[in-house]
Amino acid sequence: MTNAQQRAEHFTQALRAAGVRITRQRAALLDVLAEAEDHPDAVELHRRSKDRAPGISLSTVYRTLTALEEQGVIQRHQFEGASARFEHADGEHHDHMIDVETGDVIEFCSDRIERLQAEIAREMGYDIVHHRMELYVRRRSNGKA
Amino acid sequence: MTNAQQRAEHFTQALRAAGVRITRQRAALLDVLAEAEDHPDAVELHRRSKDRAPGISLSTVYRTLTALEEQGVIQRHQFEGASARFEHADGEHHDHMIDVETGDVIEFCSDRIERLQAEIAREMGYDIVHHRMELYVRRRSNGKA
DNA sequence: AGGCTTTTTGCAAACCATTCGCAACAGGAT
DNA sequence: ATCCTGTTGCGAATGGTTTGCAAAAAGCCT
Repeated sequence: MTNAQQRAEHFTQALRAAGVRITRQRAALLDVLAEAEDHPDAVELHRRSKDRAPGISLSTVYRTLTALEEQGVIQRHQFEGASARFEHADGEHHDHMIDVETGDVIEFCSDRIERLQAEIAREMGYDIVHHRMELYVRRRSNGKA
Repeated sequence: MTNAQQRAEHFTQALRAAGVRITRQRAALLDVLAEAEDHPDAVELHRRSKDRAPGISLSTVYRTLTALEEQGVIQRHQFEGASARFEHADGEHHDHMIDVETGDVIEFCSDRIERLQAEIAREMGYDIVHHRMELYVRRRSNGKA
C-alpha cells in the first residue's frame, strides 16, 4: 500500500469518525489530496477531482476541505496575495518558504526557531496556540558567497 | 514636536515625493495613522478620520493606504481570519503575537530568529525578500511555571 | 486672481475567494 | 430495501477591497 493510499484511508477514517459520509465526490477529493505532493488551492483540487468524480462542484470541494481541516488531517495556508492552499497534515510540523518569482513552496523546519518562539512567548506571559512563519524568498543569483 | 507630528510630516513628504497630492482627506488620515499606537484596520481608520475630514470615503482611505504602503512608510498586515491591519513603519522591524482571545496585537522581535531564518534560506540557496512570522497565543493561566 | 491641467474624490458597481440556502439526491445503518 | 439524515449542485449572498466615472479640488503658470 502506497503512502497516498494510506493517507486517503486516514482521511476517510477521520471523516467517518466525525459522522461525515464518504460520497463519490469526497472519495475523489480525498484521493487527490492524498496524492498531492504540492500545495494546491481549491480550484486546482477541483480541477484534479473532476477526473474521478465528474460534475463535482467547487462548493463540495470547499465544504470537504473545511471538514478535513476541522478534523485536523489537512492544513490550510493563506500565503500573501493568493487564495488558500492545502496540504495533508501527517508528517511533522514544518514552515514554508515561498519563491516570490515562481510561487513555488518549499518546506523547512527549525527546532531552534520553534524553541526561541516558545521562549519569547513564555517570557511575555503567553503560550503559543499555533504560529505562522513564511519566508518570501528569491533564488540566489550568484552561486555561493 | 511630538513623534506623531514627525510621523505625519514623514508621511506627507513621502507622498509628495511620489507626486501624490495632499488633500484634506489625506492629511486627516495621515494624522490618524501617525497617532495610532495600535494596529487598526481600514474601517477603523476611516472611523477615526471622519472627525477631521467629515465625508471622507472608505475608498479614499483604501487608496491612500495603498499609496503609503507603496512608499514603504506604512505596513499592511493580514492576520488570520481578519481584515488587513495597518501600522506606521518607522521603528525597526518587528514581528507580531496575536492574542487569540482578545485580538490584541503584541510586537516583539528576535535577532536570533532573524539570523536563523537567513541562515536557513541561504543554505537552501535563497535570499529572503521579506518574511512573516506571527505567533497566535493565549495568556498563561497559571502564573509562572 | 484666473485659467488650465492633472489628480483626487465619493459613489456605486465590480471583484474574487469563499460560504450559504435550498430542493433534489444518495450514503449507510437497520 | 427502507428510512433518516447528511450531501449535492446550483445560484445567490458575503465581505473586504478595488475600480470606473463624472464632478470637485490641487497645483501651476502667468
